[in-house]
Amino acid sequence: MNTREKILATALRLFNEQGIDVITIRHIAKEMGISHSNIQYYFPNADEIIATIYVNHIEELNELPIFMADETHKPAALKNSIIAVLEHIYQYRFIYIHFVVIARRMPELKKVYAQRFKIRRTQFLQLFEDYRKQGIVRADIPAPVWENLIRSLYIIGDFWISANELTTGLKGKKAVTYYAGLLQDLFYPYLTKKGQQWVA
Amino acid sequence: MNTREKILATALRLFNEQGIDVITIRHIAKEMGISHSNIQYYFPNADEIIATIYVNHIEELNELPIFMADETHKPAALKNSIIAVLEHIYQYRFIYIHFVVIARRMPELKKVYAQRFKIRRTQFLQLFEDYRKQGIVRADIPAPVWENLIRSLYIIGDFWISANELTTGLKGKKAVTYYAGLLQDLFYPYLTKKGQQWVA
DNA sequence: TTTTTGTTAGTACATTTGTACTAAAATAAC
DNA sequence: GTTATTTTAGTACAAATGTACTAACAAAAA
Repeated sequence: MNTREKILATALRLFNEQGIDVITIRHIAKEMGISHSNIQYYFPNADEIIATIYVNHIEELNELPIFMADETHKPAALKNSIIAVLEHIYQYRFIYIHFVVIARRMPELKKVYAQRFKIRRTQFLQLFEDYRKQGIVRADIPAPVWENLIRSLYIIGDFWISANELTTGLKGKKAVTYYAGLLQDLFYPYLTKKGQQWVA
Repeated sequence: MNTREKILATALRLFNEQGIDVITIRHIAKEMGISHSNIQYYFPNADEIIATIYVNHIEELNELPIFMADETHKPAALKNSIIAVLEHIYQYRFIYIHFVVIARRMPELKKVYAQRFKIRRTQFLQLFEDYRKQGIVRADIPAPVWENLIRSLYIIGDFWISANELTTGLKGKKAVTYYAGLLQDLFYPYLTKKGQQWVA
């Protein structure tokens, strides 16, 4: 691991542990045992580090296999798919805690976020459509309710990290499992009887 | 309005507009046209201002009439009840954007939050129970799903402000109306046919 | 080897911020 | 009217931070 990668790794750890509001380039340098000028050589300021980590994270998320609702997939695959995403989010949890502040300081990152949302929205709608055809979810749900469900899923997906710190305070795998269950239960009332057996 | 109240009002406005990470006591003083020492006379530091505003907000929320599901209530009353809460949240939106950072800096505020959650959780469960007795919501929903629904409602209730800034970017009343609709739609798949007619 | 390029450290400086302290001004109490 | 008390302003200072600049050192190229 070269210096640049070490900086990113150390910054990620410190941001996750203490937050971007208290960690400066000098803190990262001290933690690494190098000079702050050395970090400055790779990143002009802390925001550049944050932006780099953010883009890395989004790229990792986009590289995850897309879950499709074809017949070969078992419900366990859906849950594992959710867990995989939440695990990545947990690794980069500082982003989600400081989401708005980061987006305010670097508006260009909002585009990356919006782009991902747009793609994922279509994928979700497709997934629901496939489930409906298979009789797994109800056919009597109006389209706007599906739309709003996606929005709700996204809000919880983006802010379960913050909610966890404010209330339950679960760590690591336990947090991921708990909130994966929360997301899964959001689907429950949409399931048909067949769908309930399918996920059981 | 005395000086203390003016400080709180100005601080609230600046925090909402620009965030607690950029607004200092000196900014507030300059905006008010008074000396920063004068603010210091009432509040030793900015965190004390934030804590005061936070407690005021929670007290206002707790003073709102509790929505009960007795027969006299129309569904419009439920929606108005949601809107009233979201309007208060919007007025104090900086709190929700910096929720985790505030809670980290002032852990004692977490207790105020946790206390409110506990009370509200019981009220929600009671509400669902009443609705079930009236045949408005389904009787075949397992208890843990109701529990998780409350958690989800809370996450959305606490972070719709942040989600809005990241994506939709709605302002004022429009934001409140949109996210009130989002919350309401979360209930949709739980409704019986009777319940659907009731809210229609 | 010499030269060039890339990497790291050290220093310096202006700015901001929290905080303390003193004094002036305004208001209330006597 | 004089004395306290409260309120406001001004100043000062240490600590932290972003940023710029220079020099030393290491590695690669010539």
